[in-house]
Amino acid sequence: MADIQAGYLACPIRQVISRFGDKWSMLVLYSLHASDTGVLRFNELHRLMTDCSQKMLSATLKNLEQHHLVNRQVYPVVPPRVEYSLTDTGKSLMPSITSLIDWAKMHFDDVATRQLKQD
Amino acid sequence: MADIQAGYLACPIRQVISRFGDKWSMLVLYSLHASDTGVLRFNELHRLMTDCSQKMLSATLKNLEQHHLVNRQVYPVVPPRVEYSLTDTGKSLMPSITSLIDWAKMHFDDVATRQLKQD
DNA sequence: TCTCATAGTTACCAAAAGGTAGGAATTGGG
DNA sequence: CCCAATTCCTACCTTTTGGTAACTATGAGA
Repeated sequence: MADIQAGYLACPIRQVISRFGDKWSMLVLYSLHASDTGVLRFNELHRLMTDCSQKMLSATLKNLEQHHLVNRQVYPVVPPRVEYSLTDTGKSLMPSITSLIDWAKMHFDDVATRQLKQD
Repeated sequence: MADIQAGYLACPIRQVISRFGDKWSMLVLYSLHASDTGVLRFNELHRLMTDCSQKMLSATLKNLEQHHLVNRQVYPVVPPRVEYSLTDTGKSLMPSITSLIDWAKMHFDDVATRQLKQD
C-alpha cells in the first residue's frame, strides 16, 4: 500500500507497464519461451505474429534487448542471420507471464462468450 | 506455442494487454487489493495516484467495471459517495499481478541502479 | 545482369492515449 | 444566496503509438 505513493521510479508496476505494457513485447517473450529451441530468427517471429509489422517487431526487439530481456545474436553472413533468445532475466520473468496467461485463459473464455451473446 | 497464431480473439496475451495494459489499470487494481478494507472511494484512489488525472482515473475505473474486475457501489447521498472494490474475478487476478510486481522488485532495482550509473 | 532473401530503416500519416481546464449536479451550512 | 464537497463529463490540445510502403545492403544463384 505504502509503496504505491513512493514515487515514480520506485513503483514496480510502472516499471513493468513502461517496459512490456506495449502491444507486442509479451507476445515476443512468450513466443521465444514457447519455441522448441528457445531461439527464433526475425522472420520466424514475424511469421508467428503476422499482424505485427516489421517496424514494430524490430522496435520491440530492440527495446527488449536494451532492457536485457532478450539476447540478439548476429551471424555475419549473407543474407543476414540474426537469432533472438531469452536472457536469464527474461527467463525469470516467464512464470509471472504464464501465470497471467493462465488466468486469462480461465477467465476470458467466459468474457468472450458473454460478449458474443450480447452482440 | 500453437495458440499464439490461433487468432486475435483467442490469444490471452492480447486480451490482457488490451484490458489492463494501459497506464493506470494495474495501479488501481493493486491499490484496491492493498487497501485495508478493500474498498476505496474515488478521491481516496486519486490521493494514492496523484499523477493520474481525474479524467483518466474515471475512465480507468469505468473500463475495469465494464470488464467485471471492480465493483462500483453508489450511495445516493449528497455529496455523492461512490465506493470501489475488487470483484471476485478481480481478486482472482491479484496473485498473477503480485507475481509480476515481486519479479519487478527483484530485478528493477538493479536496472535502475545500472541506469543511474550510466547516466 | 537480374532477381531473391534477410533484417532491418525511414518518411509519412492516422489513430489512440492522455493531460488541462472548466463545467455540471446536488444540497446542507453560513 | 453563495459556497463547499464529491464524482464525474466535456472540449481542446499534445504526445505517443503504430501502420504502410518504400528503401537499403549484400552476395548467391539463374
